[in-house]
Amino acid sequence: MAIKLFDSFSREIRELRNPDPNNPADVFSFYNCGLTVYASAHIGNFRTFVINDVLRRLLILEHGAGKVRYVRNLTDVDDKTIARAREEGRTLAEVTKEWTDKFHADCDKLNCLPMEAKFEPRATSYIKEQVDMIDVLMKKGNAYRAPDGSVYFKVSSFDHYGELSRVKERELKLGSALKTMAADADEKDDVSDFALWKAHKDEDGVNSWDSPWGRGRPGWHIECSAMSKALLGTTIDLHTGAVDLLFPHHENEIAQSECCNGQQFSRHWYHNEHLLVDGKKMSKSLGNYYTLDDLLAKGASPMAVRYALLSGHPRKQLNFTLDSLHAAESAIKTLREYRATLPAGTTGAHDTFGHVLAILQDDLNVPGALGAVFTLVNRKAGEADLASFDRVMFALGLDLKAAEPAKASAPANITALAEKRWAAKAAKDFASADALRKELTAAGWSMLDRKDGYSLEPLKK
RNA sequence: GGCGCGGUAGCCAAGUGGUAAGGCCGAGGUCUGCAAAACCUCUAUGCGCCGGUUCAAUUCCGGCCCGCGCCUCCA
Repeated sequence: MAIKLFDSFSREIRELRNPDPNNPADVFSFYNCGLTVYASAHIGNFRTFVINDVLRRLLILEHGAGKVRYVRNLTDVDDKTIARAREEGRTLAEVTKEWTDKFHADCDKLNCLPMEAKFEPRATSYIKEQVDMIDVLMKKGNAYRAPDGSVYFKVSSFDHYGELSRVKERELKLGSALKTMAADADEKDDVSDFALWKAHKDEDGVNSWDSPWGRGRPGWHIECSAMSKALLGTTIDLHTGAVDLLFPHHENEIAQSECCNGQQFSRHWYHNEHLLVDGKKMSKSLGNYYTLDDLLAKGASPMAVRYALLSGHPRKQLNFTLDSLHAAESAIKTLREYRATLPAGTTGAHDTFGHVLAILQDDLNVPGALGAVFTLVNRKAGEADLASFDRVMFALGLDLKAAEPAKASAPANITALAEKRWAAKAAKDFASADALRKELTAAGWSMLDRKDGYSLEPLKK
């Protein structure tokens, strides 16, 4: 069956295109706007990437890995990356490499399928392609060079501008309009026009490239248009990102690409909603700004973070709280223990969990799918089979093995106490055993008795 | 002001024109010397408010209130 997904352009749930299984060249092309690599990604970023990862996994299950081409870019040149490099007295490449590596490590921990290097393009590796596109836009009359050497896209030259975000129905709030006008109003013919190429400024330092319009660097939007075209072709099947990219980023991409190529840019658009923390958008001033490391430092497991990020419908704002991590941790534990009860080696003939995938395929209803999983889990193994369960866990990207809590090794003094208690218990000296348990508790350790031995775990706060 | 998303139990969160999935927490119980785990049971006459349509609305329509996001380089 086809995967259905809300389309931001038509504002209805539509089926995604099925690639032709008999034509090796026909792949499902999928572009996901990636991260600007100047600092650690935060969990709001990861909500988007985890959601896209689930979508990617569903497509792979449906069509096979070879039929899905997923591109996610890295923005490695912009005001923020350049500013960071200047502040730290390092090269742009050094800064962006550091944060790219960090991003990859975090994605790994969250069990996102790895990117193929060539499908994770960096803006600075595609300068030529961007210049070429701008060149076409200049020649077609969709762009103009401003006195300072910057090149702007002429919004009035594209009749369909604003159809994605309904920008024509919007009224700019005075404050926003003033802010824009203050920035580069002198250079632009119209406040709506946006930069394709930014003339070199002193702050840019060595981070500029030659172009027919003088030295400078690409504007933000053009990189996605150019890299999408280079790797996926002029018309792609799906373009995704979080809601904040809907306008102006994606609107501008459509304008550039369609004016340049004369073809539809993307058949389908999908935008997930934001993650909120404590009911508000994350911000450092509110103190509700979390990176993955922040949560791991609080004792969360990466899988719990992933689960928590998936616990709301992707098209609804999700309010993330530390409590939701605890809930996720417990839920994953239940899934892990349930999995252990399933007989190994089953064939999947029953496909007990098949309808869960169907729920996921219906507009990526992750919470609905999780509910359906637990409904079955509560019925116990029964007819359930491991292959079917694992397929759903794969789709959700929940690696239950990775979710095993790390066994902290107890220090020698704790081990000694535990040994004494185990001996006391064996001797049926329960008074001593209880006293020793209290000592262990006071020292922050919990002793878990089994028939044949015991284990020690640090007490959770 | 415009555009968009939403308001469902203590918290989180699906869903449906026919009488409310699921997770967490909590309570009771079974079982273990204790503790933990596991297992069983229970937890919204109610789905922001007010009208309307209907045999029937949380679900459709209208109005209102409230929260959040975006409004030109934020995932």
